[in-house]
Amino acid sequence: MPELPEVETIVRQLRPQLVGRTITAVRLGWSGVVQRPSPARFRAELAGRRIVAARRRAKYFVFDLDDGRALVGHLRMTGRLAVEPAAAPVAALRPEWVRARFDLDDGRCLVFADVRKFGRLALVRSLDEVLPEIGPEPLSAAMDGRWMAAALSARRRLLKPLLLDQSFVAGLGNIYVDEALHLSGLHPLRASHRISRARAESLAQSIKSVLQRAIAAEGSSFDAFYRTPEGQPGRYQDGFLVYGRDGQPCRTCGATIVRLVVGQRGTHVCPRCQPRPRAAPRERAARPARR
DNA sequence: CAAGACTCCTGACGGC
DNA sequence: TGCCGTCAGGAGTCTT
Repeated sequence: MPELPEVETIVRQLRPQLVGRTITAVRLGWSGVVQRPSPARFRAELAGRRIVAARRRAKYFVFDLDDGRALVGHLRMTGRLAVEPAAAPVAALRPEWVRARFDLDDGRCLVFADVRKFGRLALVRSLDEVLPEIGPEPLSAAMDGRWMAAALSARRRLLKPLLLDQSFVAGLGNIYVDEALHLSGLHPLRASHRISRARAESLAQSIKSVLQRAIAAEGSSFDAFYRTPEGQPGRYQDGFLVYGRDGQPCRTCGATIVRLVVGQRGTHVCPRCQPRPRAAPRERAARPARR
């Protein structure tokens, strides 16, 4: 669920509420949520720490602490974060889904809830301890058309799975990849190394555009899971061009949006705006001239 | 190196 | 009504 725009929204909303606050106690609803160190050390060593900054890297949220360490976490599919007054819990955060609760020195608490238990929290000295290899931030100046053209041709991968690969570019998930591909008129099954420089540049721009718009709309919500820390749904789902719109007319050309599966992920494309590649590149190479 | 299968969980939904 | 199979925004691991 939460991709870059959702995590960015969450961090932005939490920042003013968390920075400067001291964690007075940690309560774990499910100790499996702690990735490292041990749950006991996690609880003990976070108590008394002051939060000095709140930021995002890829889809991770990072709360920097006054001892140089950081509380890091990933929401995966259904994780949620909210700061709530001790007396008035956020309605949607059902108590049985609360995996960790951080009491703050102002009487409120930071709550981490997660239905499916995929989300994780960690207390680390360096992000390297828990973050795998992660590619450039798509909204950075470094990720421009030139970078994209070079990076795509350096790999031989199907386009969509490559964009979902966090070691390639940071923060993209299933929704925004589908949206960005449509904006650039690229089919998800295209081979990365066969994409023209012009299309690659367009793709870089589409990714930035989609993410910026989604952040401006505070993310996307289409079920009960993603809500901002303030409890509000995002609004970007109203602007989806293809995601979840199979069977409906393309907003660009009117053709019917179709759903297919690419890399085990539901994938949405406009068959007219995003023409399918002629054949799998490897098939062609293996069997030259047919017929 | 690339790609697919499988796994971690729980809840919602459709079909019978 | 109720049971069961299927599927879901992520991502790591293992196999082919």
